[in-house]
Amino acid sequence: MLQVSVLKEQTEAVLAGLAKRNYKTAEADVQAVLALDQRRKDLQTAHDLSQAEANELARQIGGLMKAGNKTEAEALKARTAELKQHTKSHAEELTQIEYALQQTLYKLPNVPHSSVPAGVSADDNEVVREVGQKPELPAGAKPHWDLIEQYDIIDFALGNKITGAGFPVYKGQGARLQRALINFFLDEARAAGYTEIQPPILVNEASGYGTGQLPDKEGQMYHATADDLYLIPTAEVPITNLYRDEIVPTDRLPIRNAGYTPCFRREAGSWGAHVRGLNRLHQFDKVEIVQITQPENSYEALEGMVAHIEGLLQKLGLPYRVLRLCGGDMGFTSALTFDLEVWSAAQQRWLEVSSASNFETYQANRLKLRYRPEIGKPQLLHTLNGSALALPRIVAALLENNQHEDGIHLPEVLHSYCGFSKIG
RNA sequence: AGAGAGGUGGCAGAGUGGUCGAAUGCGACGGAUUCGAAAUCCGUUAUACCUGCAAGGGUAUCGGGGGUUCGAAUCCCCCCCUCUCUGCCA
Repeated sequence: MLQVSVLKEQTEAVLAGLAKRNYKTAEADVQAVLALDQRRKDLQTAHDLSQAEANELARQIGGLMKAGNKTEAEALKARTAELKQHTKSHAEELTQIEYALQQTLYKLPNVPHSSVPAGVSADDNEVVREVGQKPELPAGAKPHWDLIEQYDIIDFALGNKITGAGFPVYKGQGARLQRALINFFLDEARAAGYTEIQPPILVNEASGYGTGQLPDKEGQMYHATADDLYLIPTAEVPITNLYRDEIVPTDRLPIRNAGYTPCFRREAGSWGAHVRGLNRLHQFDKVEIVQITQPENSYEALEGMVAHIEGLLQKLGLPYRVLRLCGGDMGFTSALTFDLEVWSAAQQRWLEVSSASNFETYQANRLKLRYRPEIGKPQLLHTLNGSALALPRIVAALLENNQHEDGIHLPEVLHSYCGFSKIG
């Protein structure tokens, strides 16, 4: 969430930024935060004063009791009863105000970076670059949902039977391809300096708040209510929350972690056209890279992450493009996001396979994730993450783009990982 | 899952109602000593919030929440976690 100090000191800049997101009630919300914060301070001062007096009285009473002066002690107790009333009502209002302040802050999305274009939808995203040749497919080329049936490598009907829609079963070469991609992505991440992490895939409520999935996307996560745990929608959640409530020693920065996890998304209300086959699932595999950096290095880090992801796509021989998301299409918590999309030749459309974002201090503020600068108090760090990569759409593009008469020709780099070079 | 023990500052570890944000030790930092270092000695050593130009002052924090009390690390209740034993189990 945004810092009150920033809202206060840079009000105009914040409002201008939120306008790029078409966030309608920015003015009112920011004013509400400032008013609530002022009220909070006044109450805090009043509360501290009466508390200080109460502490002093208690000390005096203690002294009198020790001296055996019961009568005077009783006299002072009368005053403390009165003070208690004040303290209690201050404390109650303070709790209310702090709650209201918190709720208002939760409503405010992150302020976009200056390079974020204005816009309302995905149509307004800026194409930064397009790389690679779109393949010419032979006549009769099939979309991936037909190919997976033809080669019997992914089975939606079986998933339907044992779980439900959106939970495919990978079989034979399909399963081996999944495992190969995960290993390939993890090895590449390690080579690029990321530490491999294998986190839990269920997280508690505090973690959901830490990275911003809660309260914003409550309905998007699967919730195991018996234990009040959430199935992660991305490894970002556990891997970033590793550092919740930490003051990270400077010599350990930047933190660069990578992890493979299955990801679970309810995708409530988002089914419709264009979600056939592997395009949208409730459970999918993803390797995620996460960085935590000092503020001055975060944008350089973001560039590095995008470059890493592009390297993966190039090695896989997939044509892709890089988008700079506009204010209207960006995630709630992000300051700047690059999406990477691969060309799916049979569907004749771009598929998002990665999203790399800098959250600046938005998550760190909730996480209380800080470092100790050379001089002064602990400061918030910047958090970043990116998919490197999400598997299903990569598989869709690999299948469609590489289909031949005699089967699917896999890119060279996967041969040793798969143990075969061709599907079919 | 059942029984028992326990959760205190960066770590170890005292503290069972009164001036305790907390002894002591270790570590870390600054200084003295030294040619330099070790050893020794002196000092400092958390976080958040309020207030103040600052120096400083105040409040809160001893797993989390609530309660008793003039006063709670200490007593009571609920929850979470850790350890030991038993059970179960990949």
